[in-house]
Amino acid sequence: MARAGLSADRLTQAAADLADEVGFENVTVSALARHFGVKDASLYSHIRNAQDLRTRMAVLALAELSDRSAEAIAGRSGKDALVAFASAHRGYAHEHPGRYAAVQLALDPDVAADSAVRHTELTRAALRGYGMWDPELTDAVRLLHSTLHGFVSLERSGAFHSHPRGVEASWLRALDALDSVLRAWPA
Amino acid sequence: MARAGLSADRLTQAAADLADEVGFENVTVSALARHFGVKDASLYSHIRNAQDLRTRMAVLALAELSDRSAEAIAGRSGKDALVAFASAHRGYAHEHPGRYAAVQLALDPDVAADSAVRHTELTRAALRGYGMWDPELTDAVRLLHSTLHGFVSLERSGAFHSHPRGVEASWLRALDALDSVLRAWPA
DNA sequence: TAGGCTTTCCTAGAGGTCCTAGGCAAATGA
DNA sequence: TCATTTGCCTAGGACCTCTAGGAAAGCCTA
Repeated sequence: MARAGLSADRLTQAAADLADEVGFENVTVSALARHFGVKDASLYSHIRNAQDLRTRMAVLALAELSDRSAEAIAGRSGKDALVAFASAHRGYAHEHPGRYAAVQLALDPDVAADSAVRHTELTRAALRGYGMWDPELTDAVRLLHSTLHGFVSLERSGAFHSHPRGVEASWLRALDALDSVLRAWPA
Repeated sequence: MARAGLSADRLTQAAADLADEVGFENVTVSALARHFGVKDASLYSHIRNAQDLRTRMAVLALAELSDRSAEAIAGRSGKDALVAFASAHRGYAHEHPGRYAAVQLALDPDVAADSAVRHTELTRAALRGYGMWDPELTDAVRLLHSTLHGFVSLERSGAFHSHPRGVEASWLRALDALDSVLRAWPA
């Protein structure tokens, strides 16, 4: 019997692709095994259990998201950086809904800590042009994360579809609002 | 054999309580049946399937959340109303984490539409004091929802725990920011 | 190149969840 | 009182998770 050449990384990658296709909650060890033409028990040599697989997907997604963010804010500052950073997030969530869901649902503090720290650092970098320092900067980072995450996740859950007002216009308006509030941020 | 006196409403209520205790994702038809000392097949006379149960939980939670919001903004306007509305949301999410998770994850557009409309109307009412009209009001409602939902869900997922800055301070700062941005909202 | 070692994938199986079909008994009401 | 409706049952299939133990593939060394 020829080997399938599995590894934790290949499994994680395939699981993430599967999540983007069929939704994060439909990614099962069985489905992943089927995708590789292998029995589900075989996967347990590479991953500890289903939760481990989900955590690996979250770490992968957070790393990809950070890569995108870093590229987006490179050479930009102020509102340019803010808009680029926010758009990178929203774009990633739209292109990779399953991966984005993984980040939210499956972050195991111990394992995901490093990835999360990098992401936070990038967010602080994105706001550098506004000239803030701790603790105000932390407040601003939290507000930015909240607004971004909230908007994207509500948009994806269909909460904005009930109203005819275009989502894009609301998005731009939200970015304007964030920019003005950050510029006027009391020190 | 004595009957357990089940009904869709009792099941939904119990499922919601269970969700607050053990987490939304751990609420299963089997677990709910065990709670009533009944076989799981028996529940299918009252609910269509597991997804139906989750949707009912979401509708229940959204109704409760709307009740709280309505009470919070009654007799208030401007920043008072904003803070009361936001605090009602955050308080509900903290007291009822399982119910709050249900609202986000399990909203079936057809079934939940009525509850969602009421919730949106209340949000518009909360912002009445800022003197906005459509389409700007819709943008503002979406921004408020995004920020609230994002903050609360990131807070609950532990995303803010990595930093020593108190979450409460960041929350108050976020509300200040929202208020100032709403007061200056371009018409 | 033959033997041993490690890794990879297998079969077998236990236990859990979801859900359907069909049956009997309790509650309801004519 | 008896027929009808309703509520809960047993039985069972399909799928998922995960463990234990076995066999073969690939690698290493003598």
